[in-house]
Amino acid sequence: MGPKTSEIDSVDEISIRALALLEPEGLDAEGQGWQQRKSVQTRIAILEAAIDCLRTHGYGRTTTQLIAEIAGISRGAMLHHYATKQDLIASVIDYTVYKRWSIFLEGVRALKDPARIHKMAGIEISWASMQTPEFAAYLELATAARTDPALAEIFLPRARRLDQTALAETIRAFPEWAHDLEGYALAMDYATATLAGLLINRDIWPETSQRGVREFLGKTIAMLRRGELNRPA
Amino acid sequence: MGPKTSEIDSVDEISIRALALLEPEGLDAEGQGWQQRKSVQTRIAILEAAIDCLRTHGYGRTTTQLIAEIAGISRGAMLHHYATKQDLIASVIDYTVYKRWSIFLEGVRALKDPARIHKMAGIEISWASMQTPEFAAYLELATAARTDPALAEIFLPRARRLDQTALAETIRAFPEWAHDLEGYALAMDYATATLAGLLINRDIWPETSQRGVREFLGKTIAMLRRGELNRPA
DNA sequence: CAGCAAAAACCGGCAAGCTTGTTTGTTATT
DNA sequence: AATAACAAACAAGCTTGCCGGTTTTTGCTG
Repeated sequence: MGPKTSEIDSVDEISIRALALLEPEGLDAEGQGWQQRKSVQTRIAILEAAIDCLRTHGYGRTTTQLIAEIAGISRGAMLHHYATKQDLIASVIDYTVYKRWSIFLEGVRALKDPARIHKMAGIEISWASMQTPEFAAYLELATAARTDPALAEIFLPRARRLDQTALAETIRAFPEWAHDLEGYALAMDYATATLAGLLINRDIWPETSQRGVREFLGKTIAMLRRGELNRPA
Repeated sequence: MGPKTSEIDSVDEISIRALALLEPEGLDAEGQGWQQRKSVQTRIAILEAAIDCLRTHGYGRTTTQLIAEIAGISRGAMLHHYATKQDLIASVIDYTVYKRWSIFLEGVRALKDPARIHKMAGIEISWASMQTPEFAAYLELATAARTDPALAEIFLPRARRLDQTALAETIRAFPEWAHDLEGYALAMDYATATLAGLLINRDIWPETSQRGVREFLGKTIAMLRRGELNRPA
């Protein structure tokens, strides 16, 4: 707890700095007047409503009308803050990614123990950060972007940039991976892919199967970190 | 090639029998009159058009108008064969699952060599069967079903049943897994989840990362088959 | 075998509902 | 007074399901 320059504290600082790079714009005007604060508050309410709408109704059925209703304001008022649907979605992307990694780094920070490099702590935290409404909304956008050119145009550039930034920053919270950036990227992509696939089949596969996959993934990542699977078969 | 009751030939027969259990109904009326055959032909054209529409435009933008246009018939004619959109989608589900496992088992059959149990043959075949337009359409429906109650109502029961049937039948094509049904289910779910997650991030992650995940998955499955990862860590 | 009615396949048009973006107007803040 | 936040109404476009009408195939009958 002391202000020593121990490794634990530096991980804290690094986490915060990593988040700063992902922080969305237009939502941090807290030092302004009353109107500004009200505006930010309304805008966040709209984003939360959009997230809720995306994860429950999907991108195709997410209408501006519904978002406004959930947010508790009129549709006209919403279109004052976000002139077009694309503007709103763009903000939703930045917002969800920020919250996703915010939760992830928060979980990492909570592990004030070098033992976090053992077991499947990373997987559990990653899994936790992927079970949030924010990630559900992000996943919805990611899947919709694959078939919607208009959405892909605003989603893909952001997703690629944010993904790269998150990878480069979050590794700083795992000193044990520092010597193996490539391995960290592989582990992250691997875990993300498997968990995303698990999320898609959540309603199809029995719960026991899902847990089995998750536990096995944890073992796999642990072996990968120990380098036992890097050598050619 | 001889009609001996060798293991290879029995695998062939088993594959064919497994497919028979998944075969969709209403498309095998080939012994009937000219009208019946024409009807089946048109119906298949509609299903193929729907698949093409689903994988390129997504479920949300798949309209009956567009399907009819791609199929080359009028919208009224299509609604004659499939009275409602739900009827059509229900047939698309059965059809895509059948073709998916058809391709999978075809690939397994092509491996007339016990060496298929080594390396990552299973993963490559599974990966190949997941890169078809049919699976893209199925994945589109699976993701859409998570947020569309009307679609979920007709998709989930079919998906669960077909998934269970496919698992129980395809294992018969892998005698080396016969002693470990649970392990086979885990391997199948694990590979499917990871590859599905990979498919979702196809446009976001660089190609090299995707190949890395795929190769690593192959090693993982191979180890799982050898039982090296089954023991508690 | 010729003819005819029933059935199936197919086509185009219509109303109802929904969504998006714009426009006009009202209230509150600076 | 000027600007920002908010609200309501409107036009244009699209999608679905339904309906009437046309052509082709089938089967029955004299």
